[in-house]
Amino acid sequence: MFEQFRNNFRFSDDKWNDYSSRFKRMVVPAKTILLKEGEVSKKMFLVEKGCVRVGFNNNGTDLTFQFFFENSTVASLESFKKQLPSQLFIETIEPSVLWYVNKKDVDIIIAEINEIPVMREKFLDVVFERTFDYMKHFLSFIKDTPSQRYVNLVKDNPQIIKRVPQHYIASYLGITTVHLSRIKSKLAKGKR
Amino acid sequence: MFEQFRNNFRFSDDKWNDYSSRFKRMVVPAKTILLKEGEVSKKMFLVEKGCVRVGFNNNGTDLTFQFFFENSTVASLESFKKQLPSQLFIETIEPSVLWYVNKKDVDIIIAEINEIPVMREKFLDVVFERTFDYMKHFLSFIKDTPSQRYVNLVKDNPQIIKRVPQHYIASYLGITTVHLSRIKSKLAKGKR
DNA sequence: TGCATTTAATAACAAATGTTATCGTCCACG
DNA sequence: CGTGGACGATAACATTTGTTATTAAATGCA
Repeated sequence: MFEQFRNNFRFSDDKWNDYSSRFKRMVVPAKTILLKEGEVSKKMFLVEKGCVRVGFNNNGTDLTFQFFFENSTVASLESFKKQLPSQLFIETIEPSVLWYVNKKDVDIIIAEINEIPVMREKFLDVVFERTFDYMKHFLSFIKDTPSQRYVNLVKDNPQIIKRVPQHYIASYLGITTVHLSRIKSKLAKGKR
Repeated sequence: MFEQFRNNFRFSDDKWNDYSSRFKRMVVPAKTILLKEGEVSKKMFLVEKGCVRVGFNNNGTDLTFQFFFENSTVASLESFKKQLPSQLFIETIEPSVLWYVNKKDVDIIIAEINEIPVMREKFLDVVFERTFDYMKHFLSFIKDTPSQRYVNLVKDNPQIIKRVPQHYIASYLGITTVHLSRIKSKLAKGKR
């Protein structure tokens, strides 16, 4: 499971054993709530198998912010870092196998990583990379039409199209399910 | 000018003199291009006085991504960090007084800062804070209507409303100038 | 297997937003 | 100062997107 981390960071065996022992495995069905809106995030998750959705409730309507699949880490970032109530909820979409670490363990690991310049650099890169992702995702909202965003999604993130129910995708694209359905049928016509 | 940085990071006098000497002051008129689209970003800017706009060209139309005012640092972040061609351009909107630092000097300063745990922590906080800002800004696009976004902008960022030409604000909100104008007049009616 | 529930497509209509064009105002700059 | 260009408001019309309702298909589960 953690191979990529291990390879990426090249820990000593001791450190590796210490760190990996802090992760706990959990097997959960679909629609399991991992974090409620308003709750303070105490855990970070790692997806071994399955699919996780991050979203929020906007006076009654359920909106999706992000999806996560195998080998990604999930948390309500701001809540986790600052220990404030989360604006977002986290739930599984598919039956999933997850690993979680507690906030205090993450803090310990990060503190140690940060003492080693090369690893600190890698960690910073990860943080920046996520920032860049948000920027790009945001940019697509001011420059692309919903239809273009959908086409991009099909191209860049086919996982989402294949595995996520369409009504979640719709709010992720900032549109209604009806409109997404229209977009799809219009695209299908174009291809014929 | 750098008071907030100095207070924030509490450098020794020596360090302070070293760091601040790496910043160069420049006085420029409005509509000065600080970074062209496609160019690799070599400088980070600090706004002493004036207003800076970050945007990009979307097949012919000029779109705005962000605005920066006094006491903020501006760069095409991804280009600056990775030394890749920038997707974004940077230009002044008002006649401005800016300070700039070269990439290599920033790298030196950051490397030194990172050796000191407390400062490293502060630096990370800054990076995360910007990430959170992008997240929030993005969220407003999936949960709010253009009209609500405008109202929020008036409330949270009156600077932008007061100092930035309206057609820049429109693309920043993801709408056309005509639509923004309509929103304003509708809001004005509501108040009467 | 069968049934309840979830999910997706579609139609008809309403509202929001974009497009193009025109006009008046303002103000930066020669 | 005077004036050309930038800026903003508005109208008329086109297009996109949302809303509500209905139906069919797919799916999970007892």
